[in-house]
Amino acid sequence: MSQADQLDRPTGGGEAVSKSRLRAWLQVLKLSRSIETALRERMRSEFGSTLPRFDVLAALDRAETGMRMSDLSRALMVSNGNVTGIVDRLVDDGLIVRAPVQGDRRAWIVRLTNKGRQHFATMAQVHEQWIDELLGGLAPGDARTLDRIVSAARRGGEDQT
Amino acid sequence: MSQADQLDRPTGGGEAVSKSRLRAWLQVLKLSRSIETALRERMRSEFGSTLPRFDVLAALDRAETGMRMSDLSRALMVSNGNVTGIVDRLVDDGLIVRAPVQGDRRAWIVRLTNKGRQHFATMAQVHEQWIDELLGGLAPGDARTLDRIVSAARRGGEDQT
DNA sequence: TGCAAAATATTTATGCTTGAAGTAATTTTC
DNA sequence: GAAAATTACTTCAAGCATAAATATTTTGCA
Repeated sequence: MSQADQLDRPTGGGEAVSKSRLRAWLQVLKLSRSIETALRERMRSEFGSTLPRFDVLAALDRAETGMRMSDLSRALMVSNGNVTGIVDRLVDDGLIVRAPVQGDRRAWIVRLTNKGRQHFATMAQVHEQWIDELLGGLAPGDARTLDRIVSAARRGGEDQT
Repeated sequence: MSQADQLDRPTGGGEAVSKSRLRAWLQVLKLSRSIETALRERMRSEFGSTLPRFDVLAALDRAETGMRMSDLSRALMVSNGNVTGIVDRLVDDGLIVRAPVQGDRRAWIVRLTNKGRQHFATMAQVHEQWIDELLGGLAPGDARTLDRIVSAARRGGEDQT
């Protein structure tokens, strides 16, 4: 993992702040990459599924009445075309359905089937255990601190969500 | 963004620790996704390049004598096949070269060309500014705290790097 | 009403990514 | 010194991801 490790070069001594931000970012990137890798492997071996599929199911599980494609795209922070492909496959597997929207023939509402809801419930439970295990090195107090700092950093950036 | 947002459901009151870890993880995931999205867009519009290409160049910039393909794969935490493709394209663009390894005809050493080194230097400088800007909401002290906590969490997990 | 502008969804092209399988070279084992 | 195991890299298929282009529908407004 890298994405610019010009960290070990001696600096003049002025812009220490940008260096410490860069350093923090690289750590965050490494952590999220290693956790995502571990989750992906487990999703595949335990459920024959993927993270993007799980993300779509998770979003729909919270939306009682379903979501539009564009809502999904926004919620998951991925492109429209991407959602189309993932939804296509989930529909093929009978985990979700597309339904037309009353009064707007461009849009589609996507929602879980019973099968999809059950499938997600099983995965979600195990998923939380995996996170707990993968972040075992994170003391309870540190977890809250991390949550607080990262939330603040996100609000400070330019693109909210 | 989601990946299991079963956070807002009332819990019995027992496993608060796993909930706080899950919450922290979801924040970390959202942050890294939004920053990567912003960086990707800027890499494309400013340099006509991509993050994976930048990552490879960054790793090679630090390795005076070049790196093997498998070293790159480990350093970037991506699969072997992935590295092959990215390196192929960078070679096509004249930014890096492949050279045989003395005494091991299976392996290849990859290193920057002069063109590649110059190109990376330009990008790295701007990249650091982007990070500084995207993490502008992160106070200097928080950046160090974040670095420390995330580093500890990574060492606690199962896959080191 | 009628038509331009905006919104929504899909399609297309390209590149990233993985996991598995394949090829070739090297090292280990006996 | 030959068979077996390991290591290094590539190739392949499938899925993920984006940006740009297209098609369609709805909305705004003159």
